[in-house]
Amino acid sequence: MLKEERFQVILNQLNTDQKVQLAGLSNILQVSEDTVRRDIKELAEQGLLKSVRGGAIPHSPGPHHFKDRIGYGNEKKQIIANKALGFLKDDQVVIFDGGTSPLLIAQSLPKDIRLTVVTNSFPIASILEEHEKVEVLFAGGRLMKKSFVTVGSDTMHFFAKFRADICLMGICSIHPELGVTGPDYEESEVKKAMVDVSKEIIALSTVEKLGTAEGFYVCPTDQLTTIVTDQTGDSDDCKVYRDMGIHVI
Amino acid sequence: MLKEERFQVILNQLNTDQKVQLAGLSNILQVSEDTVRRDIKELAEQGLLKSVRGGAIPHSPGPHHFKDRIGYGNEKKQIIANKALGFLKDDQVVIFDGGTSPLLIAQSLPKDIRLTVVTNSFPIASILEEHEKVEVLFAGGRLMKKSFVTVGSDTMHFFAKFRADICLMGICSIHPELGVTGPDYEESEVKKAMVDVSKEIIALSTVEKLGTAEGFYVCPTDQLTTIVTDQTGDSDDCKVYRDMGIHVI
DNA sequence: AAACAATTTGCAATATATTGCAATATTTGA
DNA sequence: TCAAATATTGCAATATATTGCAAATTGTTT
Repeated sequence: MLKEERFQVILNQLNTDQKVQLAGLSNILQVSEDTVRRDIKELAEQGLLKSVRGGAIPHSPGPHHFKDRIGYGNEKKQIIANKALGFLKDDQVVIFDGGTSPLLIAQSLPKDIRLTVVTNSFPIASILEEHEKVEVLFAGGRLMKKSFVTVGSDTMHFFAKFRADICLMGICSIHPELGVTGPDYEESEVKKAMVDVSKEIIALSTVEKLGTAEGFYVCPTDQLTTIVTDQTGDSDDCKVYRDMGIHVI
Repeated sequence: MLKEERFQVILNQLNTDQKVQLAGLSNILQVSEDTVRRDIKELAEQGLLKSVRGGAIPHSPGPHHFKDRIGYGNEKKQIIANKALGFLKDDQVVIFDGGTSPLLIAQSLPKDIRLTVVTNSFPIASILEEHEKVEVLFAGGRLMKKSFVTVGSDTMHFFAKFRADICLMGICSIHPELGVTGPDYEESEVKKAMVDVSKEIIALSTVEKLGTAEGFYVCPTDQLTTIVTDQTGDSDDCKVYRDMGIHVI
């Protein structure tokens, strides 16, 4: 019997019974429970069901297509994400900005980390579904359909209510004198609100973005605590930021 | 035997059995498994089937993606959704509750309708991505991972800022004297906030839920404007609501 | 805390895929 | 038609995937 046949059987039974159990499937399919478990795991990765202890249940309807949107071409950002992971500890309150870099961090987060995450990004909230111990506080506001983040005064007021340990800010341009800037007015305004309530601000940026500026101001560069780049961070480009007291890694 | 003949045989068997296996085809066609494998590979490149380890399966098999899954218990809710669609007109401000019924409505919405939607449901906001002319205002708050809606005082305050034309409320229990009730405290509290700011309240409910009650109070029954059911609505069960001045359809 | 059930991990046995190659069949072009 | 080029086929060696088992770990219940 083909693996894909088993998949069909599992999904069918799930549709009719609203649940499946390892023991039962093992009998029906005439394979070991281990194999059934692996099948379920694979189906869960495809978002076709939700794996639970002892079996599986139908996947809640929802925005699971966000997971597919993570491009695979971006090793640089994954490098950045891995470095940034080191800053996150249990019991912190962390603000996640929208954008690909914070998304990759969320994706790479250990499944059992205990955090309070405040964000305005649908994809990030969506990915954090599986992290049992992560409490997600989502900022309301007007939904930008292109980037799937909320913006507007409601969003900003929402952030104003918190005091976060860390703010993870996605790709912005960073310039020694011109400060941190972004390409979109509304989103830059929201970023302002984020940095205003965060003790530590970690900017995630590829080296190309260093020394550049865009149209909309977020905050002065020296408000940043750390800049995480995809390089080692000891190059000359970085020295100017280091001299400002910013950690560059 | 010509290669094209083999192709036909393979596709035929695939059509009847929903699967083919290398060993079996090798026997039938009297060629080596290698050849069958190469045939399948070629057919797969033409998109006529999906090659899998040990054989092949039809290209887009059984109930897979989401839209197909409006299947088992949801025909009733789809009926409700279709009826409710009639209430929505261009330029209205509409509150969408969480739950499957409002989700189905959102899914069935004409792509070019012009609405302002206020909601606390991720799946609904997500589905409305494709509707260019629908502005989505998303209520912030604490994210419930089970149902993917936000709850809490932030969520309630968010709704309090609006005056909606219509509130589409998902499955609740409705009882003539005990009022509208829900199974979850937090979500019921949010529903309260929704109904408080809506001119018209449309409850979406299967007839089984009529005359029943659950643990958490939402609002008095006579605050409802309309009850949309999966039946014709002229049965005796409905009379009591009609007498209260509620439209039952 | 003990007892039990489920999961994870590493491993070995087996099944299937891939690749390169040689033998045969088929097509092409003069 | 014939010879050369091309495609197809089967085979063998090697690589990869799948499966079931067992030990170690984690989660749940009593």
